[in-house]
Amino acid sequence: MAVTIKDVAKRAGVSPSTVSRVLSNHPRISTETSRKVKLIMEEMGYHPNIMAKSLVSKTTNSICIMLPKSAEELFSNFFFMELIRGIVTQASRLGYDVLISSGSNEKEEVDGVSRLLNGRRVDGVILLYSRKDDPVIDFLHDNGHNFVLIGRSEQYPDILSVDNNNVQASYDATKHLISLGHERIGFVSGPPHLVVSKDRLKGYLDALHDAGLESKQEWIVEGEFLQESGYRAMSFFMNLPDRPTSIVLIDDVVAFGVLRGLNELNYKVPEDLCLVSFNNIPLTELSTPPLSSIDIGIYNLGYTASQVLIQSIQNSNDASYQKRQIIPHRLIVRDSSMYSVPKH
Amino acid sequence: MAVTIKDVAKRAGVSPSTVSRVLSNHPRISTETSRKVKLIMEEMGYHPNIMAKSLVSKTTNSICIMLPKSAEELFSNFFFMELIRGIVTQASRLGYDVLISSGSNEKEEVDGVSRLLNGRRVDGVILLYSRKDDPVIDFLHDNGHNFVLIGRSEQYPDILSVDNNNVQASYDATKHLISLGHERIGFVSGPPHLVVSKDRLKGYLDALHDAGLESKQEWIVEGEFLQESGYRAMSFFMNLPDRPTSIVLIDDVVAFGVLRGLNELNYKVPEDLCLVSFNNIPLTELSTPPLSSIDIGIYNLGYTASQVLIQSIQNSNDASYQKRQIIPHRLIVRDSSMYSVPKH
DNA sequence: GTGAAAGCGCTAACAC
DNA sequence: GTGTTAGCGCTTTCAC
Repeated sequence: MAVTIKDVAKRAGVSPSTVSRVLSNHPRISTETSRKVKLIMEEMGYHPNIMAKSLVSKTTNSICIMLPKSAEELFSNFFFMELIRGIVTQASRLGYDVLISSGSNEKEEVDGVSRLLNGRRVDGVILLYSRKDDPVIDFLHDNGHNFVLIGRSEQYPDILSVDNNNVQASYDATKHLISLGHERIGFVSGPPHLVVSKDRLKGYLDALHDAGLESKQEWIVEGEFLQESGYRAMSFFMNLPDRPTSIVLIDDVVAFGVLRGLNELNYKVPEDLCLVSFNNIPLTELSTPPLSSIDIGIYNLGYTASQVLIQSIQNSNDASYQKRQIIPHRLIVRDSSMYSVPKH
Repeated sequence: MAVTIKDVAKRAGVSPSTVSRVLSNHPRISTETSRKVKLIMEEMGYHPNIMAKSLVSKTTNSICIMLPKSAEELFSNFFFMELIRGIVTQASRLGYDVLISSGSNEKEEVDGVSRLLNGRRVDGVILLYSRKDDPVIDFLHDNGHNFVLIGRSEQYPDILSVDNNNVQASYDATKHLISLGHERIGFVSGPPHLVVSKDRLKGYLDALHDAGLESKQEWIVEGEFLQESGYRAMSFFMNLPDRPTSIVLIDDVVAFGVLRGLNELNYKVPEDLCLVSFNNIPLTELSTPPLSSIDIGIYNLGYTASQVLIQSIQNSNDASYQKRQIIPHRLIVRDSSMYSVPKH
């Protein structure tokens, strides 16, 4: 049997409540008692029972992350691990534990989150992605739970969220290619039900429009966050009679797929095709050629999400803070886009 | 206020204990009562309070993962994310939640694990790495906690662990190069305090020895699990008067660093240098040339660790199961090692 | 098959 | 500044 607050109290010759007060650094406790009690705790190897504390305080000091049903199909592992690192780091700094949950379909996700939240095991949830018509968001929103979305919800513009300005980021990427003289620019998007895909598509189109450039439907391809998508998009583009001279890609991994395909067909990057992608994972500098990419501050996204969620948990009443946090992005130009189109 | 077991009991006209029995599918409960109570639970939106249950049952149905202090410095993110995916998948299947913890130094790690375990918040721990003289292992071992190590402990050979046969895996990789006619084979190791580094070094040396080949001290380089280490090792090797014609590398990411360096110096892989590394991350097939690598079944390591830990939690008494599980490895040969040394 | 009662380890009024 | 008391929501003997 573990040593409890009562055991400590008895040994110290004080009441359990005094011990409890020492534990929580209650102001009205004598330095003397506090010192003595702390000593005895140390001596007896006392450890507060977190569950018991939670039960009475009605707060768990933990938050939960929902992993998407099939992480490997949606995003690169790198993305999620970075996010998690950011979340966990900031959470521990604020004294919160992080629980990881996942479900193999949307129903399981809702059930899991419901069990954890309604069962009072966690105080809030971080959603790592934003998709259209997400029943998990509906559930969280309708039941007044604390949660923050990494990304953007179209349905609930007013919920707590941490996001990049993806429209602007994609605009920047496209603008970069335009400034190099490119006039035929393609776009490889992600799954259409993800908000991030839509935002980046919009930025791309806006940039073309503002520059007075043509946007052809056939220059836009949808796919997954997978190499295969890039590979397929590449072979589609390269067979076009009027093929693009450069592409903006939703994700580095997709760009790697394009790179591989181009390599097999003996095309040269950037001479035959310029590439700019998103996420700036470490391997972008290692590929041949190194890949231009938009750094979206993944760690920072996670870190901030953690921060915002815990803040909202701690003052559920006032909502003085920013509902929507934007993490800055930054275009990192590397060899894959260092080629100006010759004037004609 | 959330609806409790009492509320349900009152509404159903039964006692709280009956409701509790329905919840845990007690055998001696009438089908009729059970049906009725379940209906009312549904109606009232009842959710069992996990904390309260834990408090009395003295079991939390959750396990904890310790993230190494600086994941980014030690291993690739990919490795950890795969591990976590495996762990979380199997844990949820068995009805366990997974908590992620981390510390910025060994003391914080011990404190964190101690708080969680002694505070009765988790039932067991998975350690994601094995280093020499790890105080976390000491703590876990000395206090009789449930834990499993992914890797191997030199100090405690008898603890629960899930590992590859790293000696054999490294032997296989080296043998592969030998069979291609290589006689000067280098080895780029990881941090020397990690057991995995030692095991793989041993396999490499054994293979050389069994083949009657020379092993030179200068052909062995230690580093981190970072590209930079590979880069540095490469420039060291290539400046040797009697330089190796092939290298075994502790990790794919390190191999990428070598690849970049060779590229910059206009060396060709595999003609000038053959490479075989470990982990077989998805990008190994995308690099130029694609990288030969040992697939160590990362997901499987995590999955099995989860399984073994939960098993040990559930029957703390009997120890009929295997103390040490070995996950099979598999050499994937790609272009980076497809070059036989010309006979002389 | 079901109920009454005690108690898991802790906190928080309310006393003094 | 400290003790007393009640109770958080649940399980689990022990009755009947």
